[in-house]
Amino acid sequence: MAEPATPRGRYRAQVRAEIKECAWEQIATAGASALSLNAIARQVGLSGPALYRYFAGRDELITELVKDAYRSLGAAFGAAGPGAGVAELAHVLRGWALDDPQRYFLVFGTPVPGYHAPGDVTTIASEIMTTLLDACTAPLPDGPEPSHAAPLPGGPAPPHAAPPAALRRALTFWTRLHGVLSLELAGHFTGMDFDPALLYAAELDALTCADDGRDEPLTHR
Amino acid sequence: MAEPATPRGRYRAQVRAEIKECAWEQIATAGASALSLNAIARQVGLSGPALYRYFAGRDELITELVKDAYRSLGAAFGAAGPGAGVAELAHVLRGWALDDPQRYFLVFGTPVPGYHAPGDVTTIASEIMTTLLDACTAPLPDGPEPSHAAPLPGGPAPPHAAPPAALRRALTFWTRLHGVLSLELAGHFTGMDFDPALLYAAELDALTCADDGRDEPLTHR
DNA sequence: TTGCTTCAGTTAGAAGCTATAACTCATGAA
DNA sequence: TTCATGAGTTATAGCTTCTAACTGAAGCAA
Repeated sequence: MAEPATPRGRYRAQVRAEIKECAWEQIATAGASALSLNAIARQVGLSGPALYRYFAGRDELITELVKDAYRSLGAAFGAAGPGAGVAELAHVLRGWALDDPQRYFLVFGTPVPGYHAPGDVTTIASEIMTTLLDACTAPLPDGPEPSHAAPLPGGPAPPHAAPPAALRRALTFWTRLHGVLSLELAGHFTGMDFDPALLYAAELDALTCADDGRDEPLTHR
Repeated sequence: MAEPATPRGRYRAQVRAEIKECAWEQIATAGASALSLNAIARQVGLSGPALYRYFAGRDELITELVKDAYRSLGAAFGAAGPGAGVAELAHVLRGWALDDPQRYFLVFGTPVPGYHAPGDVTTIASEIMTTLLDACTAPLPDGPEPSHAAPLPGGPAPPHAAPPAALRRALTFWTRLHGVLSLELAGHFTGMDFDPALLYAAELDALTCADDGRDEPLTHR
């Protein structure tokens, strides 16, 4: 990042982008754990250790991909408009996840035990959280404020400056939709014949309507 | 499995168990993706290719570990008693997950794209689903049946012979608790100071009470 | 234009991994 | 006692990440 505008800088940036492109292809087909620097180098036309001119190693490449994935999700959220509601965000999230399941898992899936995300990615992640919090801070279109706006007793002051009620809403938004999405993308619903999209929509309804929505039959929508 | 009662059979079974023991240690510390057959062999006192006398390869070993993990969860559910309610099961699930997060991820985490679970594990998995369905079929202790008992329109007949309402309940039980658990275990809540256990308990409340429970402040319980 | 520095890319190689092949030798059964 | 089975070995192929040392070209300055 921050390549200078010199010819060499432009070249570097382009090759870096090309490498990441190939990496994404590999991840989409075989998952992040099967990502091979040698295979990427072969495909780009470089020979092995040349990749280390562009990335310090496999970890740095993956970190860069994680950051790109976060940025991609942030951009998708941003494209929904600054005043997007939770329903829009939920729709965007599902589309983003289904568009490249392995990218979703790269961000929200099983973490590598030793790996600690650098400050960069937590920054980007908190930006996404901010978008979500904004949507959750906006009052619901219908009726009075739902009662799940109670503050979180876990700490004296939440890290984000959002109302505790919005944080609570954002949290359940995140966990419930991730619960459906991750199990769906992992294939845990195959065999049980129902449409995960309906379950997702039902959970979204439960999130947005004052009454839970769990009582609604899945035939809705 | 199905080792004969001969001396050699007993020895084989014991070495197999010892290998799996070491594998679990490795997984607990470094995750399943970092599992190394050579390292296991070294630790067991065998030298490299000797492991292939006991497991056809890395994949078969991991498959066996996945089956063991499923069996472990099934046993934990079973130990809660045949008439255990969803609250008990939720408590057992959380304890099982926190006891060995990597084991949880091995079962419910990011799948290997090429890998397809053999019939064995789906059988064991459906047994667990049956336990959960039993708990969800039992009527709620308080008040009338919640309205989320509506059937799933996704298919003509559900694969399990359970009432569609119970299946619906079991599904949201699974997705909501997995949503909290997986994000917690993956460390996505670190930094935001609140107690994931409270969020888990709140989601469980929402699952068991007729009113959603989302309106309850997290200070409960 | 000449010269020099920087850097992209190369080959060679170390250390690790999964997995196979071929061999030795002890165990267990006839 | 004979003999087949099989547990464990070393050697090896082929893959991986990553380091070291070298080559040669691109870009900059005098």
